[in-house]
Amino acid sequence: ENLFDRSRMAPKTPIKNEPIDLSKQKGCTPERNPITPVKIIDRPQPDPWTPTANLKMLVSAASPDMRDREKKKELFRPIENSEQSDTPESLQYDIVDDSTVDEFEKQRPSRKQKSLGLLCQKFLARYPNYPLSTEKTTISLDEVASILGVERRRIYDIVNVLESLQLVSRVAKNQYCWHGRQNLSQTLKMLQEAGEMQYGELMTFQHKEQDLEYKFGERKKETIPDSGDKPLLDFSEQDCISASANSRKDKSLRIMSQKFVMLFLVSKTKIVTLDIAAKILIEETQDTVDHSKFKTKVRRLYDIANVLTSLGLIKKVHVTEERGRKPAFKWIGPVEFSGKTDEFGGHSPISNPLPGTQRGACARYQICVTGKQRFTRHVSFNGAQPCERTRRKVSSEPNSPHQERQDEYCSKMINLAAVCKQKIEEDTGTEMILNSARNSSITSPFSLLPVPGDSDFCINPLPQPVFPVVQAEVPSLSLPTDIRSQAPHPPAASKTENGKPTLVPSQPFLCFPSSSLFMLCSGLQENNLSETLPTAEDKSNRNAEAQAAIRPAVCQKHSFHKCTLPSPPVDDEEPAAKKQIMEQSDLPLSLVVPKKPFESPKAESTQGSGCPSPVHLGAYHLELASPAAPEASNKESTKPLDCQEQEKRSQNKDADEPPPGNEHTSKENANQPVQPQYLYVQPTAGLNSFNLLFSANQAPGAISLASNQLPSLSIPCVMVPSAALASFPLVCSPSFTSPLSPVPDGSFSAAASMNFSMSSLASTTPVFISTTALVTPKVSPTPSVDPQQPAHPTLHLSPVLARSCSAVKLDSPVCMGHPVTLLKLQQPSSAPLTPKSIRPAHHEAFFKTPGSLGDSVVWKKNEGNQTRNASSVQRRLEISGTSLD
DNA sequence: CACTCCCGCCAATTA
DNA sequence: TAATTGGCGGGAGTG
Repeated sequence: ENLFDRSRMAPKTPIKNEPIDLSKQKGCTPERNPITPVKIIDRPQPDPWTPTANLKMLVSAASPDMRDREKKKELFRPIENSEQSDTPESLQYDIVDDSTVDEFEKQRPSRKQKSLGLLCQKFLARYPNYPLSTEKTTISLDEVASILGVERRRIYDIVNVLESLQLVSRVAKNQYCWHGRQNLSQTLKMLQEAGEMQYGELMTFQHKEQDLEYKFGERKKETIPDSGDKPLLDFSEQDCISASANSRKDKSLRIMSQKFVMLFLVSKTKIVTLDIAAKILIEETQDTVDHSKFKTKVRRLYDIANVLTSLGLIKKVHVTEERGRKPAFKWIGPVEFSGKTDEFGGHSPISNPLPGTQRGACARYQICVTGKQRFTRHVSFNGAQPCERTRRKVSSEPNSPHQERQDEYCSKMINLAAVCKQKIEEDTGTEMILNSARNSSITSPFSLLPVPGDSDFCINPLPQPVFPVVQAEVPSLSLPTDIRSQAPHPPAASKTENGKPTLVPSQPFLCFPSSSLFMLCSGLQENNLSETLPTAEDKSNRNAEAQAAIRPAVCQKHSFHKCTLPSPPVDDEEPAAKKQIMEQSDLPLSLVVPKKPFESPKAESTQGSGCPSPVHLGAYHLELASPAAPEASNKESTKPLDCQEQEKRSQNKDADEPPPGNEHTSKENANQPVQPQYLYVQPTAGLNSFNLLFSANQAPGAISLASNQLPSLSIPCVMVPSAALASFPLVCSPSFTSPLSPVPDGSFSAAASMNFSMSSLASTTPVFISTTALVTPKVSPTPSVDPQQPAHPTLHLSPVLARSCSAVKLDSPVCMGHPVTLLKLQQPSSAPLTPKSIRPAHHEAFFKTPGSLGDSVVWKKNEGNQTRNASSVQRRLEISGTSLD
C-alpha cells in the first residue's frame, strides 16, 4: 500500500517536500544521508495548527530543537496529506487537504495520526524495500525524526523493531543502515528456526491456548536456567559491532520483537494473542509475573505490533475465547522461507561477502540445511584472528588429497543421503514433507540433516541400492584446489542422473549453498581418531585414483529448488541462469565417489545437491579439508559403500546394538561394523562459516531401504563453524574414533541423528558432535561400547535425542559463543542412557512436537538454554535418529 | 470500561 | 559531561 501511495505521491509531493519523498523513493539510491535536508521548507509557519500543537510548542519551546521538530512536522504534513488524499479509504484523516490545515481543529492530529504504525509507514516509505545491494542507505535518526516530525524516541521504537528483523542495522551513533527487506526472508527463517527451538513445542499446542500456557508453564520450569533474555539470535551481532555491544542491557524491544515474531513463525495458526505473547515473553525473562510487568509488556507488544503491522507482517485480529475476545495478531507475512532466490540473492547482505570481509572479527555462518533452509549467522569472535587464521590456513593448504578423499566420502555420504532421503520420503511421504516444509513450524531449526519436514529432502526411493558415488561438480569457485582438478570427474555426473534416473530422481540430499559438499567416510571404527587422520590423508592420496571413479554428482532438482541460491557472497556469483542450472544438476557440491567400487556407479548422486552457491570456499575450504581429512581417513571408508549395504550394516548394527531406541533395527543382521562416514560440506559462499560433517555411518543404517520407517534415518552430522575448525582440527568423531568400540558404529549411527541446537549454532561457539566426547581425541573406549552403560554424565538433551546424543555445553550460552559447545552423540549402545532414549523417535516427532516435552524434563541441563535448545533440535532430528527405529 | 498506545521522564550507555 | 538510547509506565484517546 505504501508503495502504491508513494508512487502516486511522489509526483504530487511538492518539491519542497522532496527531500523527503524523493529521497525515499528513489532513494534507494545512494545513501541518503541528506545532510540536513529538512530545513528547506520549514521556516515558514510557526503557527501551530492545533491547540495541542500549541501546547506542545509552548512546552517544548524551551528547546530550540523542539521547535525545529515542530516545524518539521509541519513540513511533514504535506506528505501526510498527500497520502491521505491518495488513499482516502485509508484511515480517517482529519485533514483532507493542506488547505484544511489551516484549521487547527481539523488537523488536530488524532491520535491515530500519530500512531507508531503510521509513523512507521512513513518511515518505511522513505526507503526502498529492496535497495540495490550496491547502495548503502544510511539513515540519520535526527534527520528522520525531524522529517517525520516526531521525537527521536519514537524513531527508536521503530528502528529497534526494524533492527530486530534486520531491515536496518545500526552503524553508528545516530546512523542506521537501511537494508530493506532483502534479508527479511532469511531473518525470518532464522527466527523461525530459533523459535522452533524455543517455542516449538509450545506452539504445537498453540491453538489451545491453555495448552500453550500450560506447556509454557512447564517449560518455564525447565528452562529457568535459560539464557534468559539473551537474544536467541542477536542479529545485531552480525554487525561485529555488536560483539562489544552485547553487553548492553538487553534491548528488550529488539529482543521482544524477535521473540514475538518467532511466536508467529512457530505458531501453526499464525495467530498470537497479546496476552499469551506477553506471558511468554515475561516468563522467559523470568521477570516477576506481576501485573504491572504484564501491562508494560503488552504496551511494548503493541509498539512492536504496530511496526510489524506497518511492515505488513502481521495484522490485528481478535480471537474469541471463553473468556471473551482477546486481541491478537495474525501473521500475514511469508510463512515459508524457502530461500527465495531474490531473498538470498547475492544482494542480501548476508550473502554479500562484504560483511565477512568488512568485519574481520566476525565469522559468518551460513548454513543451508536442506537447501531450503539456510541459516546465516555472523559470529563475532573476540578478535579478528579467527578469520585471519582461517584464511591463512586456507591459503596455506591447498591440498588436494584431502579433498579427494573427501570427495569419496562425499560420494558415500551422498549415497547415504540419498538413501536417507528415500527413506524419509517413504516414511513420511513426500507430501508430508512438503507440507511440513511449508510449515515453518515443522521444520526443524538448524537441523542440518534432512528433515522429513523439508521438502528438499525428499528423497526418491532408490530402487537400487544406493551407489556410492556421485559426484557433483564442484564449482570452480569452491575450492582453490579444486577437487575437480585433482580428480577429473567424468562429466558423467549428469549421466548418472540420466543413466539412473531411477535411482535418484529427486533425492535431494542436503542442499548446501555451498559450492562443495564433501562426504567423508571413515571407515573405521577401529581407528583412533588420531590414526584416522593420518590414514585419511593416505587415502587422500588414494583418492586421486578414486576420483577417476568419481562421477559427477547429480543434483536433484528438488533439493536444489529450495536451495535456490543462497546468495552467496559475492565473490562469484554465477549468473542466475547458471545457478539454476547448477541447482539442477551441477551442484557445487562435489561429491566424490568413493573409490571403492563398490557398487554401482549409479549410485547416486542424486542427491546432489547442492546449492549452487558459487563461491568461495577459500579459506574455509582448506581448513575444512584438513580436519576433515583425518576423519575421512578411514581406509575402509574409502571404499564406496553400497548404500544398501551400508544401510544393512547400519541396521545390523542397530539391531546388534542394544540401544533401546532403535526400533527399526534392521532386520538384517550383518554385523559389520559400519564404517563411519562423514559428509563434509565445505563452507562455500553460502555456508561460509559452517562446516558440516555428516557421518555416513548411520545413515545407511538409518536408511534402511527395506524399511519404510522413518526413524531409520539418522545422519550424523556436525556443523562446525569454520573458524572453529580452524582452531580445532576435528570436530566430529563418530564412533570410529575408538577402535574401542566395535559397537561404536552402531552407536555412531545412533549418534548420527543429530540435532543442533539453535543456541549452539547461534553461538559463535563451535559445536562438536561426536559419539564420544570429542573433547578428548582419544575416546574412552568404554563409553561407547558399553550398551549398558548408564547415561553419560553429560546432559541428556532431549528425550529423544538423548539416547543418541547428549549435548554438553561447555560454556556459555549461545550467543556468546566462545565457549565451545559439545554435543556428544552418545553411542547407541551406550545410549541407553536415559529411559527416554528408549523411546523410539518417531517421524512424527518431527512433525509434531513430541510430547516429549515432558521428557525434556529429564534434561539435566547445566545450561538451560542450550540444553533446551538441543533438545528441541534433537527432537527434530529424531527422525534421523537412526537407532530409534 | 477495556483497548491501545502516545508521551516523555529518566536511567543506562556512549561519545 | 553531554548526548544518545531506550525502559517504562502514566494516563489519554478510542470504540
